[in-house]
Amino acid sequence: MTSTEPARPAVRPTRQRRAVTAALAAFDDFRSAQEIHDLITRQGDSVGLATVYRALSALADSGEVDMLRSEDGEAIWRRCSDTHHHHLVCRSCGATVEVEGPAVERWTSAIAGEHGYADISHTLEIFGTCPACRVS
Amino acid sequence: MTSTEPARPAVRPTRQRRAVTAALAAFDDFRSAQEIHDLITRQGDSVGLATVYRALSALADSGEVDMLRSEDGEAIWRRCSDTHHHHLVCRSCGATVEVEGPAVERWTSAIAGEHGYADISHTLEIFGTCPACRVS
DNA sequence: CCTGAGTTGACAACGATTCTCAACATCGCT
DNA sequence: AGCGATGTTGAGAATCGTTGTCAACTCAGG
Repeated sequence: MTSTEPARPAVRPTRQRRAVTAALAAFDDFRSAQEIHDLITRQGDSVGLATVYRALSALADSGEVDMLRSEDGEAIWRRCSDTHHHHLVCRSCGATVEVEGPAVERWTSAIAGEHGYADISHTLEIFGTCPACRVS
Repeated sequence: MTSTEPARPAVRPTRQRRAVTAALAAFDDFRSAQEIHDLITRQGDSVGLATVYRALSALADSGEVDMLRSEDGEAIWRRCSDTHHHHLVCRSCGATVEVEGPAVERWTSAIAGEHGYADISHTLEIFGTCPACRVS
């Protein structure tokens, strides 16, 4: 503890990063980087796709957004609350419900510990058809 | 019911498909299509990469292999027992433990039902560092 | 041996993501 | 405000996993 400095991340609040954050705020469900980029473009802003990826990764690292993989492996993103949780995603319309599962958390670390695995992370996503899409 | 024929899938047990099955049998953990293809090649057999993908997809459809996504979105495959289960995968060496979680199954369908979602599927994978890799 | 349907392989095509690198924007300081 | 150091950006090329294309091929069985 040589000082109280939080290692100065030197992350700058640029126009681009703000645009990405704003776009995320406009969505309630998980979106691909491309969709987010499209929204930004449609709103008149101009931000490079690569920059969108960079911003999203940074936000994911800092825990401000969730990134998960759709069933076909594409990365999809969504702003999130800061607590750990999982998602119930509608396969057809993308509607998302955030769910918490203390039981699952406990179960995964128990299982992992049982087998001597350390430094655990886990993914748990539920896909289904939501009531609205069900009536078709 | 015009007959008892099971819709004759007409899937032929070719040399290539046998090679893929054999390669899968040689692994205990999840491997990418490319690794599987490499193994086949190294064993002297010659099978096109596209064919490996086709065979793996077919096997996955028929439930003979598990396909899941590694943390970076790549598809990885492994032969599997026929019961539904999840995996505890070592991030560094790929060692896999198959785990069952009746509690989790129950939890996911409960959650889904609670929100009116139907036709549920879920993914739950645990990543960590196994004891062997831990000692480094 | 002939024929038809499933299969294959080489390679092009694709799509998501990352890399490259020169031009640019900010920050901290004076 | 002016400066220099350093993080950031954009356009496009480059990667890389995966899928599509299509002519050649392989079986099964008549």
